[in-house]
Amino acid sequence: MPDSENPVAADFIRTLIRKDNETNRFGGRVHTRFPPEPNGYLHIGHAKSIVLNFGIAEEFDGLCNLRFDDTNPSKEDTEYIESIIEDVHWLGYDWGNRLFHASDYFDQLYEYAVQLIKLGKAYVDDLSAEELRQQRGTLTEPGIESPYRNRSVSENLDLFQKMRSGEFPDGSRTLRAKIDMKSPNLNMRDPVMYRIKKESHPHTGDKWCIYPMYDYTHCVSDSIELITHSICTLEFEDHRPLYDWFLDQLNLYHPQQIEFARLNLSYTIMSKRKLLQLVKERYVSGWDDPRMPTISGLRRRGVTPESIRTFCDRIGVAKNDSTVDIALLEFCIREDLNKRAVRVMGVLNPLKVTLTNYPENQVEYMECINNPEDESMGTRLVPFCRELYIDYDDFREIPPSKFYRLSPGREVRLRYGYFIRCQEIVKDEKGNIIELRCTYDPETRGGFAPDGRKVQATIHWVSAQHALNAEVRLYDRLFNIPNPLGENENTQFTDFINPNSLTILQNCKVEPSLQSAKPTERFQFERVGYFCIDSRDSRPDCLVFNRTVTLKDIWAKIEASLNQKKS
RNA sequence: UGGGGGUUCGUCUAGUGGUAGGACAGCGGACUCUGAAUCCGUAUGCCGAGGUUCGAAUCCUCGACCCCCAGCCA
Repeated sequence: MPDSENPVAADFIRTLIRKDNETNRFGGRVHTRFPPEPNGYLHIGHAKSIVLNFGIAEEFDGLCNLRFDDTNPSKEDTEYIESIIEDVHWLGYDWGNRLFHASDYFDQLYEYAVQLIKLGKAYVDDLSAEELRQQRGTLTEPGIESPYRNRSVSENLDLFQKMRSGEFPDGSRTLRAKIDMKSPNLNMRDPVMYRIKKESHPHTGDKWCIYPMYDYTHCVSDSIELITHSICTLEFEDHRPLYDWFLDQLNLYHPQQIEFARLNLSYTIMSKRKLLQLVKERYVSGWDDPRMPTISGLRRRGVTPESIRTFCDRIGVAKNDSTVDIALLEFCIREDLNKRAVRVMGVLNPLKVTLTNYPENQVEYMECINNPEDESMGTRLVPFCRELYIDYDDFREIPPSKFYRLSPGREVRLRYGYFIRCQEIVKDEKGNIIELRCTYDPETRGGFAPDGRKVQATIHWVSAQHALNAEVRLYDRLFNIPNPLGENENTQFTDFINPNSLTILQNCKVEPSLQSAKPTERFQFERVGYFCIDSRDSRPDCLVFNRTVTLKDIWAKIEASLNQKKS
């Protein structure tokens, strides 16, 4: 489903593919793939790749496979496989019957390895990991050839067969490609193709005790699947000669590999290893903690798949290392939610308001618009009575300049309600404001003044008698600096976790229409932000809302600059 | 002091020899029963130095800076 509103992007990858189609290089075929390793949850950086690969397939009437790069059973898990499938589907993509695993090709890969041995292009090495590392050389010095490099084909065949049948302990031997220990490209210095790991595999069980390395597996898998354009990230650029070498030696079909820059986002991190650390060390509640940049975290936070796709389209694709401002993501989220979220009224920090001239037991039902951006979403009736709650933030005993909201003696409008004027402040013994006593103007029902008089502000409210109690979780950026990784050598990214990334409000009051709200449903709390029902913890008798993102807040800016002037 | 990539507004990104454009962020304004949304306006940029050319972000030369590679990880 390409964004029909947006013109088709003209990034360098699509330009290349168009050229390939013009020259009929792949017979007009376009076949991509998204190849995650199931060793963690998908994050928004993966979303960039997913949207790119599946998006290109759609645009060019091609296909996109989902393939698990599951060559290392020590790190991989079915929990991750399931989450990845769910996340890619949720983003809106489908791979038909083309769900593959690199492990589907283990037999074929083994045969190809035997073939390379027979060709004299691969050998069994008895060096330990440590010895191998020492002999690899450095960036500026060539490596040295292993003493086992020139074993005979028959000995290699025999040894490799014995590796497979489990006759050697883990780590004791490897199968290596015989290329060039002096190559300036370290990937070409006789890279390991197979290692011994007597571990059971999430997909192949106990069938294998040797597992192929990524570099060998990946290029052959792409070739087997007849991928036309293998789109990957920049760090694999100098692996390409190795992929070409394998495919050339085996005389196999060559996909075109194209590398692009991975996504970095300000105020968060994208490394799966570090995200795992946040989970394991309990900085967050799990992979789907709404502060996490994971797809599942964003989903639980209330972000829509459409806004993620729009975001991925807008950031573009190039080869520059780049860090996208998270404000762009937030913009895409607001833009989408503005069109689709039902407006409701919710009071986060309740301040009681009594309308002293309003009849004691009267209840009126005010008609409220569900979404001014979409008339078809209709209206609803919200109860109004003598005692209400408004937000603490909407009242100031001593209003600063440019503060338009309620203050002593001042008149404001209650949205869809009445004009009210603050007459009296009630305080407890400590001096905290606990109640406002106000009068309302019966002539202004619905919020309209027949005499045409204006108020400077309209504020939201809920009826005290009808309000639902709710817990609201205010989420903010996970880190308090744009680049938590790059501060300096003496700091860790965990030093910069935003202590205010989660604020839990227990005593919130929301309008009664929310009683029937279902998990993951999204709302705009007018004047406050976008919220969704938490999919894990919300219950009908105790609603839990997650703040997805705030509304743009001009007043907060003014206030911040006022405070800055003071100090 | 090896190899591979990269450098265009604050941030992403177009532009491939002919007026440097868009988006977000910023700033200013209009409108407003959400200080939202919407609308309008506006500042800011070709890594540097030479060269070729009527004309260079684009071509050439030299330089600077940034990223990736020394896992039996992917």
